[in-house]
Parts: sequence; C-alpha cells; structure tokens
Amino acid sequence: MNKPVPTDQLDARPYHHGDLRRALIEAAERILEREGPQALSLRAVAREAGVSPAAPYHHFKDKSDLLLAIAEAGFEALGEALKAAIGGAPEGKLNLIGPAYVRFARANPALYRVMYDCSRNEDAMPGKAHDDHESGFHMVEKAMIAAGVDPADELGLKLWCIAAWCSAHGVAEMVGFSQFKPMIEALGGEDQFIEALMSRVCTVSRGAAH
Amino acid sequence: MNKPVPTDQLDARPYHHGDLRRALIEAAERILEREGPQALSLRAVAREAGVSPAAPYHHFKDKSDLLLAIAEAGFEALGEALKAAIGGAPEGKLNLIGPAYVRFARANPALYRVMYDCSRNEDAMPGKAHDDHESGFHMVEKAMIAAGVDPADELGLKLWCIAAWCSAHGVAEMVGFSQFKPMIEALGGEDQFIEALMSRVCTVSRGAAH
DNA sequence: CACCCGATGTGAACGGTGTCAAGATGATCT
DNA sequence: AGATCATCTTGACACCGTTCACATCGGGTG
Repeated sequence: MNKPVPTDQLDARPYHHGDLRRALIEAAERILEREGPQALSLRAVAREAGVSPAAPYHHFKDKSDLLLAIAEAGFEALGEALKAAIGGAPEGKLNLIGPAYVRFARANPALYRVMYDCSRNEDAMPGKAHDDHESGFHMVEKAMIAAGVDPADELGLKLWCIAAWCSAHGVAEMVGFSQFKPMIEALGGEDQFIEALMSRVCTVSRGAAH
Repeated sequence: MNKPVPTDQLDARPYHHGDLRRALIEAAERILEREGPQALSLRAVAREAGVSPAAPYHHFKDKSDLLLAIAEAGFEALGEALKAAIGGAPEGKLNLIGPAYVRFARANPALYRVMYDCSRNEDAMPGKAHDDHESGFHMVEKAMIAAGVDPADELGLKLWCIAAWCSAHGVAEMVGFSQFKPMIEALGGEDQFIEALMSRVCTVSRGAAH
C-alpha cells in the first residue's frame, strides 16, 4: 500500500508521484483554504498537485470520494480540537466543548462545509469519520452527565446530546451571516458572540433530564 | 426543436413565452423537488421550461440570481408556514414556532438548502427574502417576550432570538441524518423526534433574561 | 396604418467540469 | 533479464455556465 519511501535521498519526486492520495488531499485542503469550496474542482486539485486530470481516479472512485476523505480528515482535526479544548478534565465541560466546536467551524469554514455536505449525502458516513463523530459524541455524553443529566435514562441522554450537537451546528453555520456583524461588534468580537449564543442554547437547566 | 407553429388558434402560447421568469422559477422548484439540488442546472431549468439555454439570462443576471429568486419564494412560504403554525395567537408560542420551522425545512429539504446557501453567499440577502426573514424574526421576538425574556434588555432579547434561530436551523439540517433513524423509530416518528429535540433546545428557563 | 425599437427568444460558440477508455511508464518479483 | 501490475497521461465525451450575434414579436410613435 504505502511505500516507506524507497528513495534514499528525499527528492520530493520519488516516482510517478510518490504518495498521491495524501498529496491530493493536501492540495484540496490548500485550495479549500485559499479559494473556498466552490473552487474545489477535481481538475483544480489535480492541477494543484501537478498531475493530470485523470490521475485522481486511481486513488478515489469519485469526486465525492475525495470530498469524503477530506471530510474524514476534518472530523479527525475537529475531534482533536475538542479534546484540546477540554484540556485534562476527564469529564468534559459543556461550556468548553460547545464554543470550541463553533470556533473550529469558524476557523475552517470551507472545510466545515465539506464535512457537513458529506454527512448529508453519504448515508451515515463510513469509516474513520463516523468513528470520530462517535468519539466526539461520547465527549458530549460525558459532559452531559457531568452537567446533571440522568445517565440511566439512555434515550433522554442521547436526545440531550443530539440537541446540543444540533445547536452547535446551527450556531456554527449562522455566526458568519453578515447581518450579525453589528451585534458582534457590540459584543466586542466573534468569540463573545459565540459564547453568548452557546450559553443560551441547550442549557441543561431544570437540574436533570426531563 | 419544436416550433410553436404560429397557429392562429389560441394554443396556450400567448407570446414568446408569456411570463417566463415565473415559469422558470416554477420549473426550478419542480426540478428541486423531483431531483434534488445538485440536479438544478440553469440549462435543466431552461429545458424544463421549454426554452433555450440562453433565455433565462434575459430574466436573471446569473444562476445565483435565479437561486436567489427561488430562495425568496422559499422564505415567503416559510413565513406563511410559521404564521399558520401559531394560528390566531397574536403572541406566538415558541413551542409551536420551532417545530413548525423544522417541519417546513424537512418537508422541502432541497428548497431549504437553496435558501440557506443563498443566505450564506449573498451579503445579507436583499429584498423580500430579507424582509420575510425579518418578519419571522419578529415572530420569534414576540414569542420570546411572551416566554418571559425581558423586552427591556434589547441585546439579550436579540441574542435569545438568534440562539433560537440557530438551534432550529441546526435541528432542521441534522434531523435527516441517517444515523438517527433508529432513534426516530424508537420515538414513533420524525415529528416526535423533532419535538423532543426542540424541547431541549433554547429553553428559556431561569424565568427571564440573563 | 406603417414603422421602428426594445424586450424577449434562438443558435452557436468558448472555456471549464466530471468521467472514462486506451495507451505509456516505471517499480517490483521471479 | 522479462513479465506484471499499479500508476500516470492523453484524448475524448457530455454537460455546465456564460456570452454574443442574430431572429422575432409587441407596443409606442410618426
């Protein structure tokens, strides 16, 4: 599968291309950051990677297959961002996870778009992405329990987690709307805006489950 | 192609086409329902309306301009759906508005996608769509006040409304994820799932503002 | 009425896109 | 070495958005 770099000298041009697939994903991420999601054509990715337009088809079945790989990498990065946000605390704090989630989405808007377009289109995202999704979900679960939701009520707990996830997604997608710019200024910055919204969303009040 | 055959008989062909623009929007909506958003090409719309690929350019500056018109119609329909949901009650009930919003999005998923893609791309949606957006916002505002948010705290009130809007959007976008299917079955249907989520989201508890 | 003009439609064309089939190329194995 | 196989290229196809030159028709002006 992946060759351990047969070249003794690292020449950045080992063979046909060395490790395309990785190179393609990275090229795609570069384009995504630089020009946004609508500029992400398969041909552009190939161009950016210095390769012919048909080359990607030896590593991805589809364009959507490439997007999926990008999304997987994105979910992995998101998971790490969340882990970093809760720091050492074994049971995550909700008021840390939520804003961290939104901040990740806002810091990588194009990537986040790709991630959720994939979540929509693929019937339950396969592979690593789904696992990372699950692991993030577990973080939220632990935080919910710590926040007072009854862990015995499995259904209720899951509902709280899903609701929190939905809220975070909604905030993440809408914070960037230009109509909110004056309010963001009034609050002194986007981070404050995010905190203000997240504190009003999915507040596990009422002590426990419902 | 098919010549209209300049029949003297009134043939439902008043003129060049009568009222294209309207016809194009309707054709687009038909395609959207029938084949989803990724099938919505300008050429397909023209084809569906029985017109040449260049014809739309006399009524819309762009493809995105067409999409915008569709989105405007969508926001209008959404506003009416919300109005219908709160019935006669002058001060809307939050627990009616939220689920109605989500149900609209779920009933017209492709349209809803177009609506929010436009919201993202256009710098504050112009014209009617924005007004409808605003009017929906006012509904939420009234409901918030009725739910106990202090109307004197303008900033806090607005934040509550935005938070509610974000949550509804998030739920609307994620309810369809296939990973939730088992849970939806367990709850006895999507409507129950939506209610369960909405009841956990943006609950204006704590009596009043914060 | 005749006429022209401007709004609306058509056709062909350009560059870009996703995708595929056929051929070239070079690493690897015996 | 030679055969094999994965990988990359070339060239092609259909479709897309968009533009331009041209056709057509309705309505206002003489």
